[in-house]
Amino acid sequence: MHAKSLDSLCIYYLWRFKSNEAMEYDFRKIEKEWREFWAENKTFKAEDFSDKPKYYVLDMFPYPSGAGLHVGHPLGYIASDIFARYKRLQGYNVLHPMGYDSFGLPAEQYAIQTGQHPEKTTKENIARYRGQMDKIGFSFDWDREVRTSSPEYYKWTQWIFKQLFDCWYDKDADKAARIAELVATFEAQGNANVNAEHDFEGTFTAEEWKAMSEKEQSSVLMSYRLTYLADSWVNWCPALGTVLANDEVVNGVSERGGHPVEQKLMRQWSMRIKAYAERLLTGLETIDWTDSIKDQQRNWIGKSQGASVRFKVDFDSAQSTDHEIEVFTTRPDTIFGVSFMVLAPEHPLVDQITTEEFAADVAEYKRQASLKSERDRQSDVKNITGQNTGAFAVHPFTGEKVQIWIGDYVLASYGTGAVMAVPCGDQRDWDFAKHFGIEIINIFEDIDISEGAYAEKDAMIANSDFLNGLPAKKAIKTAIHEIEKRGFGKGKTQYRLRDAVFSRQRYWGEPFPVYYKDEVPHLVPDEDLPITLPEVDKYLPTEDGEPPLARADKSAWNYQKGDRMEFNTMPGWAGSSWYFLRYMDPDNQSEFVAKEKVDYWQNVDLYIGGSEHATGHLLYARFWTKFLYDLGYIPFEEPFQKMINQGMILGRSSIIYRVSIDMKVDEKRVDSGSQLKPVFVSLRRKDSFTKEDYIRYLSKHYNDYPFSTDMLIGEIDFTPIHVDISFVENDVLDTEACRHWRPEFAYAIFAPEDDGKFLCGHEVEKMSKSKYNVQTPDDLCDDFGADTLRMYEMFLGPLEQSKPWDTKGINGVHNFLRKLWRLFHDKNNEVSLDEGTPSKDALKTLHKTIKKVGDDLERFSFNTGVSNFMICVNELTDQKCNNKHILEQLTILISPYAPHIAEELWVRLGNQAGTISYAKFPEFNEEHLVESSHEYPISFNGKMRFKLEFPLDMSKDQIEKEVLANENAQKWLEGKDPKKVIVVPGKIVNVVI
RNA sequence: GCGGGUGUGGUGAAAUUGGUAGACACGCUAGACUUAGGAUCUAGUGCCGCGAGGCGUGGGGGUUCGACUCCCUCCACCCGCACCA
Repeated sequence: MHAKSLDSLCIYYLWRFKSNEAMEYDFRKIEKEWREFWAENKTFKAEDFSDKPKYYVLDMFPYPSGAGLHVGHPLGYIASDIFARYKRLQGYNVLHPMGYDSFGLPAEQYAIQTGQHPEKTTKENIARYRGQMDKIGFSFDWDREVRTSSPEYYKWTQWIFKQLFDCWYDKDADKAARIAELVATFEAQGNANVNAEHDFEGTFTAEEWKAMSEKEQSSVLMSYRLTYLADSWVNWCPALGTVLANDEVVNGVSERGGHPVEQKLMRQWSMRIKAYAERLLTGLETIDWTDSIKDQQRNWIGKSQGASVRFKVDFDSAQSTDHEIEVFTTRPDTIFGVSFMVLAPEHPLVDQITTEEFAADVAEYKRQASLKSERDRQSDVKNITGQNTGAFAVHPFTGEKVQIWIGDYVLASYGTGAVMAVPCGDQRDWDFAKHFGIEIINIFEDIDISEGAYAEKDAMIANSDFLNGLPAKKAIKTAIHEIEKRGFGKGKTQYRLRDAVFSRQRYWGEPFPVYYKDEVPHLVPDEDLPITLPEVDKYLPTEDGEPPLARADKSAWNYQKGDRMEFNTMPGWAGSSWYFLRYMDPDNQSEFVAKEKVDYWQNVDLYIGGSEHATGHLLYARFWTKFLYDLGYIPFEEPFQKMINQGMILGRSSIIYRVSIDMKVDEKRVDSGSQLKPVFVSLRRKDSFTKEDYIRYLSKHYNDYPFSTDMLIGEIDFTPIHVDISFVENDVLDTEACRHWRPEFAYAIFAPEDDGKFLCGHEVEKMSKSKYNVQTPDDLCDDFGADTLRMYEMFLGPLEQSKPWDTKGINGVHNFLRKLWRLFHDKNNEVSLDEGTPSKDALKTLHKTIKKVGDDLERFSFNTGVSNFMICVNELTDQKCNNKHILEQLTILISPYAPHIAEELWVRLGNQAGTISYAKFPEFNEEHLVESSHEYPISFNGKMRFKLEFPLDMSKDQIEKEVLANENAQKWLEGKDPKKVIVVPGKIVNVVI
């Protein structure tokens, strides 16, 4: 419109005014008014206690980044909002909150670059997010908003940390218990009979315990606490200056930024999540998540069952004696197939058992292995390396001596860092044995292992003493039984899940409620929480490599006991592991959540978010939930009962094609083709575009220069170039806008289609700034309205599927809402309703829609819901229906999807403002759909040929007779007798010829 | 390699228990009303064929009166895991 003259503007508005177009469905006015109404009246405030049943709908809360929301973010929020509104209509007391996961790296990186406090940028970003979300008309109860970075919130994150510190895992009771209980046990009987998840080595008596100093006792207890300080191998990312959790490292580089990660031994806080491995696994069976996410978690936890077996190191061969190598195996049934042992190069026994003869080689191998990064070791799988130690182990059953090797295919960090090698049953062992010429013993009956190992569990065991003739499954049990009986091992379950590192060397995160006295950590008492973030001069590590918090003066902290505070901060997942609980009671000053409130609200009924948090947030939140359950603070063990993972919305980039060909021209004029005005060719002309065409276009724009095809060298090629999608509509490029966009297009020559339009190609890819394909919801809200955006995002396809964003269809949805509006209004945009009895047809349309839309909501099929509304409005328009009863019901039905227009129409129908959100969801009455006859599709050999209408109460025989008598049927029978006629009453007739 | 998912017109898709494949929408074609349009209405639009008709849900096979739907097998793409003993 900006390009139009003043004159034309006047005519434009005159026309709009005259035709009343401007007054029709004025979404800008309607949506603004209703949003204000909802905010003022707190329409969506959830009551903490109610006679109504509760329903908790939660979205994964966003990290408020500087880029704002793009159209992919609201997809899940819209779906959950529709569902929340639906549940309100069904009479539920709905908890539907929103907040911000506002601690995190990007704000801190920005702070480092600009010196601005991350709190400032975080607040600005939150304001932007809030503004964007408000535009879409979500029914959030904003009074419950939480921000993980606010001290009122992280006070309780710190408090939960303290509870974890104050607990240990009692394996007998299979739950967390207070440390005081453990101390009492130690005082009474030492640690010998304590069955705990721990990493304390050795035993002590009650007397020995009592004799320990406070520092010694503290150190022992650390090995039992559910969060503990320990020197552990961590993923250190030098570029980010911090450690990362396993789930934050992907293929050996950091998930954020892709920086290299190395292993480093550091004193860090860790979470003893291992204690919950089994419950995290079994709990999956009680929740309604996708198999994909459950499998990812199962995989991450990595349970394997088998036996741990101790092999004695042979007395004569080893340098020192009395050593045992403990291995874990899932196939104890193959123990007679062991022909060597392999230790990880880092295994602590390596140096002690290596013979003099091999010492130099072993040292060299270890050195080389240590140089390889985790990543190299992972990618270099095919290259078989290893080194004999010269030592031998004694086979516990046969007493035979087997060689002990080291090899980097054995991981120090899994199991015991040592394996018993069974080359006949394990391909890696087989490869290793072949490569180094070690004996391969076959212990399977009638199995050929000359070409490779046999890893299946369906063979009979042979050559194995007491296991002979047993199938694998039985043999495993028998072997474990025998191993335990003879006392050199026992059945064991091993988990791949590691304890989670909980310290980050960053500024913008929760401070620990911990201070140190003589390097012994102490907890800050509850009454002094929260420990707030101190001010620092820079957000960088100190010169000594201490975390940024070490820059803070003692006086800058709001707590000053001991020698110093903890300088690390908590990781991003700390705050997000329990935020769903705080929404229930966001302002509570004395508890993280009141017991009565969590007893009422219980866990999240429906959780919607991306699947990318499968092994991070979703696992940690389950862990903390189980822990809080163990302590009796909350009444459930799983935080998120049902989860839906929305698909990613991909961008649709627009691409134009630049002619690329070398050209020889007069040096005075231009040196090469690249300095000529670029020529862009419309999509459909691309394939037929010739050198002559190119020359023609050039000549037209350089009147005075004699171009000819002789100057062209080689063949014409096209370079695809991304253009900003804001200049493109329905793949047609606004070439003038494009010229003004960037200098390189200013003098471009565009070769359009025959109709003068310039068509772009397109590419479906992730939305990104550099591809000029980012769509923000803001523009669409302004242009079409929030209701259109909401319905369109749903209309795009199934929620779980990832799909390209394409605004082409948005007009269709917008027009649908206009059509809906017209049902209620006459030509002058006055409300016009028939208050009489609805027609049979209208009732049928309505109830068909009630049924379908209701079913669609129940199975989260939001896209078909929109289609059904369209069908309904199309039918009612055809029927010229403006019946008040029908339209009122339809308005309620559509209100979860398009709440603004529904509110407006609701009032126009004569109802009280704001009451539609708590109206009653229309009840389906089958009576209106009852038909007396059915139009039967008549098929021949399964192919539908024509239709015939018969009464529904007509008998099968009668229908068969009628069908065969029909002249149309005679044609298809071609005079033959049908072999069989299938009549399915109310469905179909199939004639078999 | 293992696990999960997807595959249907020019496009996004629908088909809920095996029963009319392509609803709904975009786009496109023709027309009406208009004539500076993000408007409305009518008709058409899976492919091949003038037509009768034939073909058609990634490919091949099977079960069935009847298969997008169930079974076997192969292929392509996406996601996750990957020396886990």
